[in-house]
Amino acid sequence: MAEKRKITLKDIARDLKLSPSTVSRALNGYPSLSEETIQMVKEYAEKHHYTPNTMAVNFRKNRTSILGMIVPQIVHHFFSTTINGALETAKKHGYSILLAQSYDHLKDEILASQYLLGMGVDGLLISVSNETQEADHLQAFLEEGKPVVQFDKITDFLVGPKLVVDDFEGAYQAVAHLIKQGYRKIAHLSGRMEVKNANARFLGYKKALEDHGLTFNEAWVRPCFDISEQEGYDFTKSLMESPNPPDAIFCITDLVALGSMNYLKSSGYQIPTQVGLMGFSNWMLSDFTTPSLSSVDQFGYTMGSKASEMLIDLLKHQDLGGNELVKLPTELVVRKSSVKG
Amino acid sequence: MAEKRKITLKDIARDLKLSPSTVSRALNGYPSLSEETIQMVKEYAEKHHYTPNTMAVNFRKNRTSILGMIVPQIVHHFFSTTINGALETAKKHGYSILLAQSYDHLKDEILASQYLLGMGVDGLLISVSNETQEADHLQAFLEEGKPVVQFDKITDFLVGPKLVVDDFEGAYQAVAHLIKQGYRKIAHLSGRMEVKNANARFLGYKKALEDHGLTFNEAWVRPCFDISEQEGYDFTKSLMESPNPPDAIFCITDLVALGSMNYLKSSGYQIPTQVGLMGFSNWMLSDFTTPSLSSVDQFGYTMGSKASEMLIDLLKHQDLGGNELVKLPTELVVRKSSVKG
DNA sequence: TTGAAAGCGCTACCAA
DNA sequence: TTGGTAGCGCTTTCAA
Repeated sequence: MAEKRKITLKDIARDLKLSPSTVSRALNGYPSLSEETIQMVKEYAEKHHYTPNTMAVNFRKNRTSILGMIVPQIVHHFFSTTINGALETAKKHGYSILLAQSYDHLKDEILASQYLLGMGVDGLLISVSNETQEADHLQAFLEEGKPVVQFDKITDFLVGPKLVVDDFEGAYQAVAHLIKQGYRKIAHLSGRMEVKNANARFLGYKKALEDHGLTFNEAWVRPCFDISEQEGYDFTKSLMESPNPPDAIFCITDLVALGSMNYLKSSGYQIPTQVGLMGFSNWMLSDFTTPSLSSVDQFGYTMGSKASEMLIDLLKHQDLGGNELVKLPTELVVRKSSVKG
Repeated sequence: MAEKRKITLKDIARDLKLSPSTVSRALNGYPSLSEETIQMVKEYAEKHHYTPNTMAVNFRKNRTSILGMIVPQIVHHFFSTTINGALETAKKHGYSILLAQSYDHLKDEILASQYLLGMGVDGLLISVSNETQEADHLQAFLEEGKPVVQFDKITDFLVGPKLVVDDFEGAYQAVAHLIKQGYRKIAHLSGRMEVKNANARFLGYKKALEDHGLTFNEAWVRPCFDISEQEGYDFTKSLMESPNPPDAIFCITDLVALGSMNYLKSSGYQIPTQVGLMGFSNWMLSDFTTPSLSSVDQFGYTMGSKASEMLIDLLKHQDLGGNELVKLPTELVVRKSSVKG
């Protein structure tokens, strides 16, 4: 491994007959230096391809300019979109991002947190797992003076800024749209009620029914545990085979809606004429199903970007942040599965 | 920001009336230390929640235990899968991964490389952009003694280990399958011929035709530039409207196949009876289209995991690696779009 | 406007 | 088996 030794500040200082401090100041744009010296140093550095030793700078300044980011699953399209947004914004401010996954398990989330903390990240972006009902592992960041910004899936067990889409409003609009299309018996494949955004979507669903004079029917709400395609299939089957089947289904996510769609199609139901269908998340793939799936866009890129911006802002101000909750708007994306025609 | 000062090696040494070196050795499991001392130090460290200062260790050892990883697009399912694999394997060996994207542009790839190099990564995992026809920016890593492992999309402009799926064989099998299903006029929406894996898929397509006694028809090959859905749509339209339309289409990726499928369906062609369709990549979504899309699985997780393993291995042996090319097998995934029935 | 020098926390070399 | 200590490259305080 040839590894030619890189030039250091001291080398420059020696060659230019200056002190290391002067060279450092010249390179970092300090005032109170003669224009002449600055020019000379900069030219020399340029010419000899000087790059500061990041590890030394980090060590000295006691920061890494690295943000940690924990999501349930990278491969989920929504999360890869948030990662994309976070990455771009971080880069713009000179930060990079170290990723970790929780697989929606608290155990893995704790491991990931400890890992990132150990790696010396300056702060954390996290979308908590479905199981997260305590936050000691996140509190550890705060105790080291490292801010934590939560996004999308949040927990109140940790004090800190939180960023979500307006799940209530998004669900409300989705269900209101179904009602406007003439559906009257609207079921909801929900998530776990203790998960905040799942709960908000459920409440938005319920409120939309009430506001439009429809009665809420407990039997039409089926909570998914894993938020899986299989659950979408199974619960839809059970709903449609019940004595009083719904004429539309609002699903907690597009994945669940796909399972639902599969059951409906394979059992000969016409979508959207016999049964209306609506997802949430607006996966890329919702455009390609037959019929195409109406959904609610969560603007993952914006959310990731915004979260990263909030974290960097806290870092700049040496602040851990308060309990502020930022809600981003959603957008109803109407496709064929919910338009009776 | 409360930031209670963390305990250091020196603190332990002072309190235990030992020297810092002894404490360091005890904690890092050096031999030639009395069991007693080791116990005492470990207990004390445990009790006072000592964690080594990563930045200091990195600085001292002149390494970060961080791998850089550059992919064209995180949000592409295949790449998020490779990231997942790389991440898990890296973690297992005590490495983390810093991500960057090239958006398939050389310009961005160069920026990303410089960025990661500046961040002090120990090595690089990269799937190069479609535009990469030189590799000075990657050579820079080698010059600093940092190994570079290429995966999936590779370039010969850089010496170093390369990991690909057997694109030739995957394409060959896909086309052979179409032929076995009775299709005789098989078109290919290819990629840019200067991109290695696109070229290999094209050659596999061609060889399969020849081996089965079908004549290769130049007019049935349409190279996509962006590998986009739109191109799939447009080229399929142009193929089907040509004097001698194909009866099956093998697409360079699933995304292109989706565009193709959209055109075929909207123009009233029956898939698979009138026209057979085959993708490549096996996106999650291929299962959900109507008809479901046959494809070739690339085992992204395995590839990411393997690439990361190769890189870490080089790091362990202080080696930059040679020009070895590892080919991973693909798997034909037969769904409805290619089975006449 | 510039220099001298301490020191961040850790590791590893040389001694004992 | 343990200690002493130099030094990684940089920033920053204090002094000139």
